[in-house]
Amino acid sequence: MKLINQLSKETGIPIATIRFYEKTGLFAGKKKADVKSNNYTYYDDEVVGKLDLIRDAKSIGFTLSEIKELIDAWYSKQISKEKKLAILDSKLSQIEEKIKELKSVKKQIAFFKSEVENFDW
Amino acid sequence: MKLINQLSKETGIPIATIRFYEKTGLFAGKKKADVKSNNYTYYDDEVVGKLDLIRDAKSIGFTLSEIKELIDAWYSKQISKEKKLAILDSKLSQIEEKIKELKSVKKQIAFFKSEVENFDW
DNA sequence: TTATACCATGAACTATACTTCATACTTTAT
DNA sequence: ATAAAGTATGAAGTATAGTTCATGGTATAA
Repeated sequence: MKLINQLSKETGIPIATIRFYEKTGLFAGKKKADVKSNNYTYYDDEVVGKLDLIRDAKSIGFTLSEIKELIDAWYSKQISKEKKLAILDSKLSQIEEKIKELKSVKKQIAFFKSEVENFDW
Repeated sequence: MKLINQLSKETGIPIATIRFYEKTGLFAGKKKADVKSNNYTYYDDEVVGKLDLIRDAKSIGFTLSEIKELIDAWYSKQISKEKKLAILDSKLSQIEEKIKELKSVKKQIAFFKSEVENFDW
């Protein structure tokens, strides 16, 4: 169980961003009931996993709201197996679609490139 | 040479968005000097091509500023061949990188899925 | 014990990418 | 001729995803 500073260092995500994500509902730290002198929040390794997932999913263009679905599909105990699988399948389709679009734009840029190389004098 | 309404219909991009893109400097329509009674802007087919490129590039997560570079690399007459090729190569690398990230997240989600399928009872 | 570092909270601020609104003028169809 | 549709411009508003700031309390090391 780590404090926010250590969590930030482990994940490379700024403290303010972690706080923002937590407020957004992507995960939750815990208050230690036995600690009376302060109000500090503690985070376990599951939160590290969630932050890693957030970083990866963001890098491929998922919104925080889409990432929240993904996190719920993987970590939530309130969601049925069927629902989880449906969410995961939908995310996989989104990724397939993105890969297709990327390949298509890649082709277009490669075409631009060959045109610039061959006909731009 | 078409007016903004027709351009919007041809590309499927809302008029307000086209205006926003034009203001952002992604392309420019032309005023007809011989038309004295109004101030209407006219757009040619090159603008249609640019709007198509904007739509495609946006869909794969390029920012408008990145898309502007791309448009310049393809359409600008002010930019040297070498510079254009460098920009296009850099965009191709970005796309390769995105494809890799997508495949990596895809694997991760497939793992989640198999775990949910097999161990979630 | 006191300076430095760390934590919490709320509010304001920023950037990107639009969208909506208000106003006013122009064109077109009836 | 006049109502409906189209165009231009500027300003304000919205959504997402943060970042920065102010304030105040807590922990720790010299």
